Amino acid sequence: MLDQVGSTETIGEKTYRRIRSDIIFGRLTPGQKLRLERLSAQYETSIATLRELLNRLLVEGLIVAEGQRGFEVMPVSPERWHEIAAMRELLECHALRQSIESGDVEWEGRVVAAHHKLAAMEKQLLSGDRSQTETWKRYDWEFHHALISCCGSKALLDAHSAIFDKYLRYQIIAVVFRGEAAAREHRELLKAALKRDADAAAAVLVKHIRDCVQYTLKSGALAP
Amino acid sequence: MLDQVGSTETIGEKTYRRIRSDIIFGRLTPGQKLRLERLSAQYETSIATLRELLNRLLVEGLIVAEGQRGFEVMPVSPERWHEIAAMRELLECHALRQSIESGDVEWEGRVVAAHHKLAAMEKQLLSGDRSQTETWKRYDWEFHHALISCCGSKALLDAHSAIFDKYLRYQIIAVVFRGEAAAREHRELLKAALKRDADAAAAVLVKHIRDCVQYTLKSGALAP
DNA sequence: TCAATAGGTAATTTCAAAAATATATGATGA
DNA sequence: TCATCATATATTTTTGAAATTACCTATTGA
Repeated sequence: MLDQVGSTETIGEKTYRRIRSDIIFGRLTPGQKLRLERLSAQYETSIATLRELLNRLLVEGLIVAEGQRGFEVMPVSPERWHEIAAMRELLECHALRQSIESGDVEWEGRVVAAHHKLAAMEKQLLSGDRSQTETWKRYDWEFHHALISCCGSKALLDAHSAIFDKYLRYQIIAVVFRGEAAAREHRELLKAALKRDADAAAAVLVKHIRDCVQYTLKSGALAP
Repeated sequence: MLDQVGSTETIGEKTYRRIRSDIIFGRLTPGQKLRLERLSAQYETSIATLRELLNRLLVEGLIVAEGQRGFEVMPVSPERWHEIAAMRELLECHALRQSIESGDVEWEGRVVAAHHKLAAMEKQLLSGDRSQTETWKRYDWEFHHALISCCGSKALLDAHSAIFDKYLRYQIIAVVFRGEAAAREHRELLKAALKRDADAAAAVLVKHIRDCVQYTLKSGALAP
């Protein structure tokens, strides 16, 4: 009766999600060489299957391939960080405006629910518990995604998801937790969205992103 | 001494470009099932190599994979066409404004040169010669790309290239040639860019894209 | 007549090994 | 000493075939 999501999933699919997550959460580090034999042993798959998913990550911009010299994890740099942040700003602000304009009560419910979960996690983080980074980041994504979910364009949502994950990788690498400031901005975002004040919401979002970039650059985690 | 671009290119790379081009130019039609054995014979490569490049096209959104039931060319629909056009509008307008602001004389030279080539091709098309569609479309891309080339963000340029090719596929499928109207808009775009009038340029670009969408939808080529 | 199931066929997915390419090592000559 | 070339090793790329999964057909039972 129920769809057993894992049952029909191929091992290529599973390994893809694993390696993708390992890159985003820094377990595979920027610039790291990805030797096929080593990956094959580590993830317990054949080289051909690995190459399939490596080609997917290549197009996503999470790894690079230099000629016939194999793959490596996409390096990080302050320039790239600025570009990714600017791209998120462009896509998310636009989607946010559209979504605020056409969101219904159902949408409001999703936004409120997502913020509730995120706020609870942020409270826990502020009390010193840093153990659940992945869950926290998932809630962060779910809130931002809920906000733009009524933008009306699947293409836009997909592009946003892709850039959000790259943005997330930089946050993880820099071990960013802006504490109360970020939590406040999330509250302001919620308030502006429910008031259907698109200009205010967009302004908060821009500040949210730019302050995060400044914060991480000051921390020096991206320095060579 | 010279880089022989084709010499070190793998057959996977070559086949990737071939199949990608076949999709964009409609030689592989929307919704068409891509049977591996058939492709293997047609493009003279092994199935494993094919699957690598098919996975790349998957992430690019040019093909779809449904469970363990193989690949097919991404179907087309009026909804998707609107989304792709809106995405191009968002990315290209933004990049255009940035580029007009920071472009130097070198940039102006590239823009003028690209327009010259495009205009020559458009003249040829207006005289009835429709034989060189691929070259025409390449010149069209080169002009639009030249305009935004000083936007300062490689990430933005990459995203634009990706969406432009998807946009192009719809144009090809609908056999669009708006003739003098499109040529005029290109001239206006050139003029506004050289005058550094970003607002005017963006306005022309928006009209350029929206008129093209309306034109193709009226033609009925995307109807089911 | 129809639904359900079993069996066979066709397709995709995965693997292990061969072929091609790149990198490292050492020998040669100026 | 240094650059150059040849050889050997390591790594990637490509292949053909085995394993798995989906699809089609026909048979059974109600």
